[in-house]
This record gives sequence, C-alpha cells and structure tokens, in this order.
Amino acid sequence: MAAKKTSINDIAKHLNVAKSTVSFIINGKAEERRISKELEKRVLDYVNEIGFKPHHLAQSLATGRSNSIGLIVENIGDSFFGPIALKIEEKAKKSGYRIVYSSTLGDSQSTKEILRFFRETQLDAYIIAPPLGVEDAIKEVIEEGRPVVVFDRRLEGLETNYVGTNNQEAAYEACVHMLDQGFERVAFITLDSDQSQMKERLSGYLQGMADHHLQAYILKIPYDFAREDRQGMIAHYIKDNPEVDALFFATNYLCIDGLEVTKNLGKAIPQDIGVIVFDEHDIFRLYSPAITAVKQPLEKLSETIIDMLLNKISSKKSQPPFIEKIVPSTLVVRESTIKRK
Amino acid sequence: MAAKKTSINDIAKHLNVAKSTVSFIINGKAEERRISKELEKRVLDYVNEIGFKPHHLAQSLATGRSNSIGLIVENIGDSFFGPIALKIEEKAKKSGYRIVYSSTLGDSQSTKEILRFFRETQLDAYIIAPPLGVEDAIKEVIEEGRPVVVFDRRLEGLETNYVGTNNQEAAYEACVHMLDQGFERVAFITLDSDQSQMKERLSGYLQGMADHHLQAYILKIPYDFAREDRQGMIAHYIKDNPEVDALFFATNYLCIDGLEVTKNLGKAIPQDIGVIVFDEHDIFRLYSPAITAVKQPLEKLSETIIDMLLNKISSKKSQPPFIEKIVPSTLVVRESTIKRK
DNA sequence: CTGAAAGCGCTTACAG
DNA sequence: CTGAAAGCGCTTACAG
Repeated sequence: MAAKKTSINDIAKHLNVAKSTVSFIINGKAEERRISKELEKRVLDYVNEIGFKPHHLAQSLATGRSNSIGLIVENIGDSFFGPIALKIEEKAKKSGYRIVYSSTLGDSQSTKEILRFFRETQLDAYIIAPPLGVEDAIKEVIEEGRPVVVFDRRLEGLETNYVGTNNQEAAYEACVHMLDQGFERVAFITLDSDQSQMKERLSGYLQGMADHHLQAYILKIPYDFAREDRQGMIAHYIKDNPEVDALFFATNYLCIDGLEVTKNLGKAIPQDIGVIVFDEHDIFRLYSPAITAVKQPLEKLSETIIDMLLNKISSKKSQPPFIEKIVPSTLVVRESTIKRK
Repeated sequence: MAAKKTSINDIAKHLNVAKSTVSFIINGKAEERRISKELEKRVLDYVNEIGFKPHHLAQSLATGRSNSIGLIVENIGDSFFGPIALKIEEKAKKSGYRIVYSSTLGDSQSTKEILRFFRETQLDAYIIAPPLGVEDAIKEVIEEGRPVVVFDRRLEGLETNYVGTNNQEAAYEACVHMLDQGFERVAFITLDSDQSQMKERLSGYLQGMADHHLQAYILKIPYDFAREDRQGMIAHYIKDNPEVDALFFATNYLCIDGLEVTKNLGKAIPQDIGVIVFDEHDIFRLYSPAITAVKQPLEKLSETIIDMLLNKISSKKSQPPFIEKIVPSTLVVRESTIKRK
C-alpha cells in the first residue's frame, strides 16, 4: 500500500493544535517556545505512535540545509579512496549526514559537471580530492557559503581547508632508508602529473638523493596510460638503466605494475633490485618478498577530514580562516629493502 | 558573494510572464502547451544568459522525485563493492541520477537505519546488497512504490528484482577443476554465514565432491572474526587435517588470510597444497605462484544492475513482475592449481 | 495560447 | 503559552 505519508498537518489536525506547534515540539524547541509539558507529551506520544518522520526534502527546502555532504574522490573503487569513503561515511552518519558521492577519474571536465550537479541539490558541504583545473569551480562553491575540505592534494591558488599527509618528508625518509640499506642508484618511478602530492613526493626523493650527493633517476609515466603501457615503460627503463639498483614507486598501483615487471624480467628483490613504494596495499604485505611501503594513516586522515568539515558546518564558516592539517605517514619496513649480508 | 539564487519567480517577473509558463518552457513542454516559439526563445535565452538552474529540492518536493538512487553495499571500501559502485555511478550519472550510498558492514540493524534514513529523503530507487534480516524493511520500500534491485545475494522470502552470479555452477566448476588436476582432499573454507551466495558456493563444492565420491572437508569461520582469529582458525585446520591437499576459499579475503597462513607454515603452493578462490583480487594475479580464481564480471554485473533499475524507474514499476538476471563467472586458471609433473 | 492558484511538507518570524 | 500566515522554489490541474 503506497499510502500517502502522514504530514505534520495531519498530526496537527488530528490533535487539534497548530502545525507550527507540532513542528516546534518535534524539533525539540518545546521548552524554548514555552509549550506546556502536557501538550508536548501529547504530541510526542502521537508522533511516536504513528511513527511519524518529517519529510526531509520539505525540511531542506524550508531551512536551506540538506543534511547531505558531497564526497568527490578520484575513484571510489580504489584501495585508497574506498576505505577513506567508508570511514567518512561512518562518522558523517553519526552526525546525521548522508554522503552523496561521485568519482572524477582525474578528469577536470567531469569534475566540473559533478560540482554543478551537486550544487543544484543544495548539499551542505563538500569533501574533494580534486584534479587540476577545477580551482574556479570550487571557489564558486565556497562563495556560495558551503564549507569545503580539500584532501590528498592541494590546488595552487585555491585557498581552502586542507587535509593531507606529509608527502615530502615521508618520501625523503623512504629515500634515505634505501640509501642507509646500501642502495645507491635509486630510481623514482612516478606519474607525469602536476598534482601537488606527486610533486611533493618527487621533491622528497630529490632532496634525499641530493643530500647524499647521488644522481637522481626519474621515470615519469603518463597519467592515462593503460596497465600494459605502464609496464612496458617500466620494463624498458629497467633495461636501459642497468646500473639502477632500486625502485622507488610514487604510488601503489605503479608498484604493482613494477612487481609484475620485475617478476617477468626474473629480477630478484631485493638482491638484484630493491623496491619501496609510497602508499600501502594489501599486496605489499603478502608479496614474497614483502614490500616496504610508506603508509598513509587512512583512519586518521578520514577522521581529520570529517571532523574538520562538521566543525565548519556547525560554525557556519565557509570563509577564512581556513584550516590545514597534515597527518604524518609512517614507513613500514619489510623485506624488499633489506639486503641480506 | 553568497547571492541569493534567482528563482523561476524572478525570471517570470523580469520577463513579465507567469511563472508557470517559465516552468513549462524550462521543462521542454513549450510545444505540448502550445506556447509561442517566440516566447519560448525569449525565456530560454534569458535562462541561458543568467545560467539559471532550477532548484532541485523544490522540484523534488513538487514532483515526488529526487533523481537520486540509494546504493547500499556491504563495504564501499572493498575490492568487490568499490569497483561496482564506480561503474554504477558512471551509468547513473549519464541518466541524470546521483548516487547516495551507505555501507552496512553486514549488520542488519544498521541497514534498517540506513533504509529509514534514506526513505525520508524520497530516493527514487534502491540498489541493495543486503544482510539477512532486512526482508521486511526492503518490503516496505517496495510497497512505497520505489523500485529495488537486490544484488550479490538474495533474501529468502523477499520477492524482488535480483542480479547475481551463478555461484553454485561456478563453485562446482572450480571444484571439479581441482579434482581434474589431481587434488583429492579439497577443503572448502568459508564463512559461517547463511547468506545465499555463500550457501550456493558451498553447495557447488559439495556437489563437485559428491559427484566424484569424495569426502567433503569444510571449515566455517565466524563472520565477525578479526584477521588474526581467522588466520588462527585456518592454521589450526590445516594442522589438524594433514591429509587435505588443497584449499578452496569461498571469498577473496579469506584466501588472502590463507595465503599468509600457508606462507608462515612454509607450505609450498601447489606442491604441498593447492589453492583456489571464489572472487578475484589484484593479489591473486601477482602472487607467487599466481592464484587460480573464480572471476565475477564486475562490469557486466554493474551494468545489468543499473540498467534493470533505470528500466524499472522509467516504467514506474516497483511491483511485479520482478526480473532476475544471472551473470556467469569465469574460472581464471593460474599456477596455484597446476601440479608440476 | 497563457495565467492565477493551489499544493508539495516543512520552518519561522510575528502577533497576540 | 499558542496560532495564523508567509515563505522555501517548484509543478500542474484548471480556467479562460
């Protein structure tokens, strides 16, 4: 029975009170409005009895709030954004917020469309891991008065709240770890990307090599290459640079590609070539040998993001002062970087 | 400038026409309403000029549609549901639908809460991979007239649209593959779960063993066990049943646990023990030896789900006849099941 | 061909 | 202490 939902109006009629009174009571403003305990109880009892729930949309239209947060990530299906989305949702739910999400796949055009689409629905706030080129679109959202938290990478020229990890320091630490283990010609295999987190990681690596007066080896792989093409580039690079004795992958899926390549090439890790990677993945723990990785604290990152946003929402500040929080990563040392003596 | 959004009313005033006229024109009903081409153009031009977008919430309130689909999965962060969510979103977006999601983590109580929460927002339709015990809650949604597609597992006693894979046949095929390879004492390691897909897989395994007159070995691990506990159970089981010569894992993360266990136990795959698993994971391709797996066609599943739902939405049928589609899985044979002669 | 009006279900000044 | 009324921004019978 697709029975019509009972409304606040029906309740008011049934109880012979004004619907405004019902509204106030339901919203816990009985005391504030100095409504008699008795009336309050009568209304509440009835509301519970029939299991009334206010119509969310109508509430939103009247208040301008939708209790929904837009979550825009690069790819909800991947091992970094997926778990983060889960954690964010858990906490958001506790505060009465739903998550509306969309994946950008790194494309600025579709990100702009997502933002346009989301703006039409009056989402209360946004969490975004943006591609380059959407600075203005995000600015518009902020100017509409919606709090925004950008995470994972920052956008130059866009001032806003930000949560990320200490990419540069962590990459530096990882690089130095390799050198401490006796590797000398460490190649950095990264994406050909101007995203801030990638640039920071590269910069950490470069610093590490420079501090030890070592030459840098860098391979940049186009962002939109398919797996076989990425693997082809990596294989070529290894063959062309036989003196390279270790690979530092800038992100987890590149490393997964790299492992397949070294396996096919018959290179032993870490004897023939050392391996280290920025970002964790289940595979790294299980691989033989297990792969040393820079681990981003997903839980802590998620918490920081959603807490910051809820804070901004409740303080109604989409404008400055903007907050920035850096959650440090840790190096998980495994077998792939420990040369047997 | 958090300027007030211009509304259909403002446009009407500015252009000196009734707002109903503006509404009709914007909604492409100019012809149907026999509004003059000239007026239509005048309105449309202005609308484009100021970049007007109708207020989604208001539209929803008036029409009863929200252009949002609720996606309720077990865990948006995992390697099965994450990619499915991505694909579903892509297609939904093309048809003008947003995805609102939530993860159940397999808990029926929180699933009920999610459903209640979502129902308040007038979502147009639902895609659900439900835990047991939410049959009635889903029934209520259907009775409200909202199309529902259940996927991955079905709920006994709940008639609705369903999309899933051929769990039983695929498990049977996997089991027979092991026997063909010369394994004889294949243990089935599964969750202690009454979910339909798990029961079907078990049944496929049992059938396979029975058809070859072989004894079944079954280990059921509690659903809510943490990783160490699961691994502990698997390790024990292997030690207690030394005659077992192969392990058939009912789902991917159990297999990942199992790989860690066999590694620690120093068992060689496939010489000491064969391994096969239901559900893919990046790890299985990369592991040494690579692990034979039953691969669910994620793309095809996602497509089938969203197409079915969009169909139901446009035909406005939440009621019977319900549709059911089974998308077959395929066996990807790798090294873990091929005994060297 | 076009417009005035009611309605979707709520919130919230305002008045008493 | 409580209620009548306007308003959020749309849609859609209905009337002319």
